[in-house]
Amino acid sequence: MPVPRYYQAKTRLLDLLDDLPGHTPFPPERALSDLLRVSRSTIRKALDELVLEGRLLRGTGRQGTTVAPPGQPHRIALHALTADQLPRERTTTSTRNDVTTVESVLVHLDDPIGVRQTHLHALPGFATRYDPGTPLREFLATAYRLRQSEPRCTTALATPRVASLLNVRPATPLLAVSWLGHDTTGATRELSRVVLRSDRAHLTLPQVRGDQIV
Amino acid sequence: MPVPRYYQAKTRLLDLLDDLPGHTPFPPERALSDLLRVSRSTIRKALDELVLEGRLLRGTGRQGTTVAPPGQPHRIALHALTADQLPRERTTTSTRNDVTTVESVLVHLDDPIGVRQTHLHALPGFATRYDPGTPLREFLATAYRLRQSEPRCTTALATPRVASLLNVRPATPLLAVSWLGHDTTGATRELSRVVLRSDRAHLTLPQVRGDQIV
DNA sequence: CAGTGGTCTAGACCACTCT
DNA sequence: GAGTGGTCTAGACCACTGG
Repeated sequence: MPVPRYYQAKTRLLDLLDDLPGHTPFPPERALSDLLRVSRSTIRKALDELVLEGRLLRGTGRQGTTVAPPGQPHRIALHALTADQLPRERTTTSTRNDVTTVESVLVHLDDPIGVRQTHLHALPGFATRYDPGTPLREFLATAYRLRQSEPRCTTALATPRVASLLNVRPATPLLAVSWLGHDTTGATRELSRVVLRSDRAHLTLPQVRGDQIV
Repeated sequence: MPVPRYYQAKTRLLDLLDDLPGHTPFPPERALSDLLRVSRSTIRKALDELVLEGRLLRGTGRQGTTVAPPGQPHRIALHALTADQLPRERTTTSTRNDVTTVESVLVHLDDPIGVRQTHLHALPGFATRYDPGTPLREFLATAYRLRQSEPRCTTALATPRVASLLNVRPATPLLAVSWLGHDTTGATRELSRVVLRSDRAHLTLPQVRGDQIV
């Protein structure tokens, strides 16, 4: 089997897709199965990839599958992300074993676009001193003198918890940015990670040559 | 069905996994299917996610599934990526309709870790003037005065072509960095994109406050 | 050759949503 | 209630790899 059937099916579905405007209802899986003469499982494997690529949206029940509108993803500056300068909601704080976790849902135009989870270790009085309405990064820098390490960027799969917060399916690939915070002695006090829905948010990066921004 | 069986299976497989050192052979799918009392399809869905998360490696034939060694991914500075200062091989150049495409495979320790594709439009004499052994970015800056726009970072799924170059399966999620190049009149002349295997390479990002690197 | 992962099928049941 | 996507099963065939 040189080229798998699900990939042939994906190619044919892409042809259908290209002619359709956003929000158009897409044929049900069972209809596509009959149309392309392959089993529903095979059709689903093709549809799965198209959904991951942001070409299709799947709803539950009678909502069915629809063509995703081409909408441009929101551009987020790295600095806004790490400095916690984005609108957010549902910020929750919990403490266990001397580790405090702060979790926020980042929003854009009322849509959840990302989740930030910050783990803090041995910061006396944090829970009482921190006002969840203010930027966390600034508070950590001024109140505890935390210095931020070089952020790192990679991909991650949505955990069930993150998936429910972002309205995506578990194991959806996300863009991940993480960094550490060190106190004045150099000890690590902060571990932060932001995951972003890459279909809704891209990261814009400062370009640097030597030690200058160009 | 509150929590799917494949996810329960995944959790149990993670328990098995955590005790095993790298390169250990993992039980075959059919054995796991018997062990956990679920069908092989369900086991495969769980294994698929573990492979995507970089915890397992799958080989063909008798090679079977093995535990992925924890090996730290290579850290790549954004500047090294955009300035084309990484080891690469198999650089190919092709021209069609006034658009020249330069494709390189980025390597680290003899492993392919990424692919860069640069599309150039209307740059007279490029094919004859460019030496594929030298950094492309520098050449474009000096020979054609191209200025680079802010790079953008997102995720992408491996196309069949990229998948074969990087030894991953099609539709594997990858880290993508793209940027444009403009000439002195402001016209767009360059469109570049690098995709990275995020299991082998992370991106380290300069942290900027205002216009200073901190 | 035996066993592995990769693909594919036909069928089933469920939770959900719209009418 | 009808139809949708989400999950799950049991079985099958294939290409590939190692002993």
